[in-house]
This record gives sequence, structure tokens and C-alpha cells, in this order.
Amino acid sequence: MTQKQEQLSKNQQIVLNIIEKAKGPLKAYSILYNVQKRGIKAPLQVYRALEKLIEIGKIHKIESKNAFIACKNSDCEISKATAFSICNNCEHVKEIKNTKLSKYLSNFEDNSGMKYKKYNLEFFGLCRDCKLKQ
Amino acid sequence: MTQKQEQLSKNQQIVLNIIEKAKGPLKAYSILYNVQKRGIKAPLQVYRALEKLIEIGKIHKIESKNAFIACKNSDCEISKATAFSICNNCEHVKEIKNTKLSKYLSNFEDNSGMKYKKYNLEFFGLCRDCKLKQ
DNA sequence: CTTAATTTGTTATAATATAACGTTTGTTAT
DNA sequence: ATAACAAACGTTATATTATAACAAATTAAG
Ligand SMILES: [Zn+2]
Ligand SMILES: [Zn+2]
Ligand SMILES: [Zn+2]
Ligand SMILES: [Zn+2]
Repeated sequence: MTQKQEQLSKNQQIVLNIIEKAKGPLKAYSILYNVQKRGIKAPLQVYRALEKLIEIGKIHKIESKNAFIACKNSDCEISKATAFSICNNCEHVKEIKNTKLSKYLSNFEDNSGMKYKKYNLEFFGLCRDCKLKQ
Repeated sequence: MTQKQEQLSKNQQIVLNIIEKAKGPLKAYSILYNVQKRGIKAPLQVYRALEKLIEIGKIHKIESKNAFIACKNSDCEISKATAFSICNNCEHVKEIKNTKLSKYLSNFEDNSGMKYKKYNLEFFGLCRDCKLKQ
């Protein structure tokens, strides 16, 4: 019965729904305000749901923005390898799905021969729309 | 006189000294406690110095830890391209200096042909010491 | 010197995140 | 079904990280 498909709890489902409906990354307290009508009252309830959703790869945290976004990349092998493009002008964030890049980084060894189980990459630049408007 | 070598202000120099002496990344409020004997009293004085030091590439922010570390890589072309290895066990952080990696990422184009001026990459794993102790 | 720009000092407050504790719900094994 | 355990919940308080606003002092340039 309990396959790989995790069963989300009520709060986890509520928080995930909000994040999946959003056009861009959401901040924790903005999520909180959005879900108060659904019974979630305290920051901790949001943060607990976020923690679990990250753990199972349904969402990612954009570290440079302290914001959370739904995974668009088949749940990213449980959040172990993430890459994002972030527009410096309009703040648009897009998850990068690029097999060559992920293979390159997953196999990367530093000068001392160390390999890594997990990485997070954030690219910054101008998105196509903002570049045209310049 | 004012070449590329920026002249640091008093507070900037104090904060940079602390960060350069440290073995690992420092948090802003830990820096604050460390510099209070030198006349810096308020968080904002620290954050302002940090902002400038980042801007000129003397230090970097480790986003996943909200901590700050001195640049070990010829000031990283003014902080535009940074990569770190972070140990999940002992929290040791090391700046990665790897020409192939930085070239690969600086030249990376996503599927829509977009290129980026800036990136930050954080690798997570076990450092050599921690791996041996396992 | 004068003017503009940067840096500083200071107080207050905003924004992000976790500790601690007890209760409830869900799962598993008798 | 029911005892035992784990996961999730609710709640209050608090810790941690970061910025707003404003006035004074210092520095760089013309
Ligand atoms: Zn993903
Ligand atoms: Zn844009
Ligand atoms: Zn550097
Ligand atoms: Zn280690």
C-alpha cells in the first residue's frame, strides 16, 4: 500500500497546493497568510510542511530568496540535484532541466578527488522578456 | 591612485579582518559579537560592511547557511561566479577553484538559449576527514 | 574651499525560523 | 480491537537574520 508515492498529510497538502498554484516562488509568511482561511494559524505549521515537502522532493527552496517553489523536474530525485535560473530584474525563477548539466555536476570531482551527493545551483541573469525590454 | 585596489573603510576593514582570520564561515551576529570591542555596536554596521565586501569580491555569502567567508580565489572576478563544497557533518566549507567548472558554468546556456552573468553553486557531501571517520 | 558621495552611528522594527510541550492521528503488530 | 510506536498537529514563546529611517561625520573630487 505504501509505495513510493508518499501520502501527504492535510497541512502538507494545503501548503503544496498553494505553492503549485503560484506563478513563482513563495515566501513562508506569504504562504501562511494564504492558508489561514484553511485553518493553518502559525508559522511552525507552515515550516513543518515545507520541511517535509522539500524532503520528498515536491518543492525546493530558493536559498538566495528564502522562498519556495514547486518542483518541475519529476521531483528531482528527492531534491538532491537542483538548478535554477533567476531573473535579476523581474525575479522570475525557473527550474533548469538539463541532463548534461546535471550529469556534469553529479559526476564532478574537486581537485582533491572529493565527490558530492547533493548540489544546488542558482544562475542569475536577465530573462528573455526583460532582455528584450532593455 | 584609486586603481582597481579599493580602499576599505574602517568598519569594512575590521569586518574583513575577522572573516579572514576565521577558519570557516561566520554568521553576521557572530561577527558583531567579535567586533564589539572594536567599536562596532549595531547589526547594521556589520551588514553594511558585509554588503560592500561582497560587492567588491572580498567575501562571499554561503546562502544555505546565512554565513560569510573570505574569498580564496583571487576575489572571484567581483563575486560573479562562486562554487563551494560544504560538509554535511562538520560543516566545513571550502571554495572550489576549478577552471573547467567555472568555464563550463560561465558558458552554460539553458534549453532556451539563455546565458547568465552570475551563478552560485553549493555542493554538499562529506569532507575527507569525515568520510574517513565513518 | 565647496560640493557630492560615501560611510557612520543609532534606534526601532521587519522578516525569517526554531524550541518546547502536550495532544491527536495514523500505522503496525499482537 | 487494542497496545505500542511514530508522525503530524496545535499553540505559545522566542531566537535569528536583516532592513528602514534619519541625522551626523568623513572622504573624494572639482
Ligand atoms: Zn526539482
Ligand atoms: Zn525578467
Ligand atoms: Zn571567491
Ligand atoms: Zn566534515
